[in-house]
Amino acid sequence: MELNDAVSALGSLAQPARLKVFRLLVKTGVEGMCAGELSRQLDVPKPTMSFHLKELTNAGMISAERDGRTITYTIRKEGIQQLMTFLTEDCCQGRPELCLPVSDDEKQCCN
Amino acid sequence: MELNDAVSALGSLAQPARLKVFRLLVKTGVEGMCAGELSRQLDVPKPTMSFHLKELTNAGMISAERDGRTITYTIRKEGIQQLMTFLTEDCCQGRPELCLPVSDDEKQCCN
DNA sequence: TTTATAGTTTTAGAATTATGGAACTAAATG
DNA sequence: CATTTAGTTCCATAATTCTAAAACTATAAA
Repeated sequence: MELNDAVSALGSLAQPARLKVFRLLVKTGVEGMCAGELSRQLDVPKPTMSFHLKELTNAGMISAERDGRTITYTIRKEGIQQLMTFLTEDCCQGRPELCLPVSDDEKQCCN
Repeated sequence: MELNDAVSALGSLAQPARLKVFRLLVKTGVEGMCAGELSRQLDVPKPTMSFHLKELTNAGMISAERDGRTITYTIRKEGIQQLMTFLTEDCCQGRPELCLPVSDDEKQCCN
């Protein structure tokens, strides 16, 4: 990842409605949520939501899949991972996890 | 950390000059760097740099300390930590380090 | 106490981003 | 085929953010 990609990723998250979308999709995981449902749940008009979803998609933070006439959006895990790596690249000898509070028990991974 | 703080933190990083400042200050660690030096090294006019430094400071990503007539800026580690925690809150059972590539050897911490 | 240096604030214009109605496309249903 | 439903694109306006010259504040040095 290079600077401009990171700026675009950060910018895509730096807006209330979009950050809410992102966090909602983090929660729904692989299930994801369709555009209309996001629009309803976050009380954002459809064209506005569509605009925001496009921003997040272009920035590589979420991805879209059409099924019939609904389009389901899911979080794109590599997106946030790459961003976090970039932000902490030269911190803690390049191992940002050393900066974060880590509990040692039960290290099962959700990937 | 709540949504608006995160939006402000993300917004403060979502700009090329500011992201460069942030990364430069990550590298310089506790030493930090003064406003004029940042202005010179990144080739940004002083008033513009001052504006960007204020944004980053207000967002809690860096902090300022005056010594004589120079003001030295340093990274504020809690800022980026809190942001990363917020972004991955409900991912990986709230333990984002499980999503990141972790090497197990030598876990000395830089805090 | 003048002068130089480091940095900020003010300010006004430029550029970018956000909003949502209206019109559109695509798929499903009668 | 006509209609409904899901979603997007277009477009004009509004709002926010960025830029840097000019003027200002604070400290240090002559």
